[in-house]
Amino acid sequence: MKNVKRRSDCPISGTLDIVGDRWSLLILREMIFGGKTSHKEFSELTEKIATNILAERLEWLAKVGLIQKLPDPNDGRRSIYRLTEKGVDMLPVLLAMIDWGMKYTPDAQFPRELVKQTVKNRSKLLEAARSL
Amino acid sequence: MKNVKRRSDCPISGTLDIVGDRWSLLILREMIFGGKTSHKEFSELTEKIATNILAERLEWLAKVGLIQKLPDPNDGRRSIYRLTEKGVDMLPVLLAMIDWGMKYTPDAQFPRELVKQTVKNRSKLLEAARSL
DNA sequence: AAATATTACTTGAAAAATGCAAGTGTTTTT
DNA sequence: AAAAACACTTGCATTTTTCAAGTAATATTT
Repeated sequence: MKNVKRRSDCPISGTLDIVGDRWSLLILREMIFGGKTSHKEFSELTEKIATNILAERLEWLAKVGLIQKLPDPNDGRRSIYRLTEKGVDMLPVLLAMIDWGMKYTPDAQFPRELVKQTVKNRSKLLEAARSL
Repeated sequence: MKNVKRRSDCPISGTLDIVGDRWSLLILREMIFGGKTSHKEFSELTEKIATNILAERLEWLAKVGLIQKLPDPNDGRRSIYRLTEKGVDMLPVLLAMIDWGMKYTPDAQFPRELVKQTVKNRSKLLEAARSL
C-alpha cells in the first residue's frame, strides 16, 4: 500500500495529497450524504469506479484515518466502512464543491434538502464517528 | 488539448472533473493567495510542478474558463494569467481545504493573516476579474 | 446437503496522466 | 552581437487509472 507523500507543508496540498485522487472525495460523498457503507454500494455509483481502484481507495482512506473498516456482524462476506471524525470533517470541502459545481457545471444536480439535512445531522455523524 | 469529460451530473464530481487533478488547485492557490501571474512564478513553487505539466494545466484552466491568458504588455516573452470570476469562486473550496489541512496534516502552515486578507479582498479580486 | 448467487476482492494487460531531462524559439538584457 | 531569461516542447520513463476476467469466502436457494 502506498504511503502518504507530502509535496509541501501547505495545508491545501496536504489535503490534496490525501484525497486529491479521482475517487476519494466521491466515496466520502456517498458515505456522508448517502450513508453508504459497503464495497458493493460504492461499486454501484453512477460514476462507475473500477472494483480494484475502489478496494485500493477504501484501504487508503482507512489507512489515513478518514474511515474505519469493520466486519459486518450480519454478513460475513461484507465489511462495513464507517466515517471517522476526520472523514466527517471533509464535509465543508464537499459543500464548497457543491456550491461551485452548482454554479458552474451544466446540468449539475444535488438535492438541496439532502444538503440541509446532512449539515443539520453533522453532529450526529460526528457522534457516531466518535463512538467507534 | 483534453476535453471536459463529466462522470455524472453531480456538482462534486463536476468540480473534480475540472480541478481534480494533481495541480490545478495549487495553481489557483498561487493566483488567489499569492497574486502570481506567470509561468515562471508557478514553476518556482515549493511543490515543483514539471514545466510541461504546468503549461498543460494553464492551457486547461484557461480553456475551462477559470483563468484568462493575456500577453504581458511590458515583456513580450511573458504571458499573464488572470483569474476570472469562475476562478475566484474556487476560493471557498481552498479555504475549506486549508481548514481541514491545518487540522489534520502534520506541520501544516498557512499564514492566517493571508487568509484574512484574501477573504477580505475577495470582492477586489472579483472586480478585477469582471473588468477583463 | 448441494448448487447457485453474492460480496469483496485480485490479476494482468492496456491506456492515460505525470514526471524528468534536455532541447527550441522568441524576446530582453548586457 | 552575445548572453540570459522566459515560455514552452519533445521524447522517454514511471506511476496511476481503467478494463475485463477470475477467485475465494460466505450466504442463500433448492
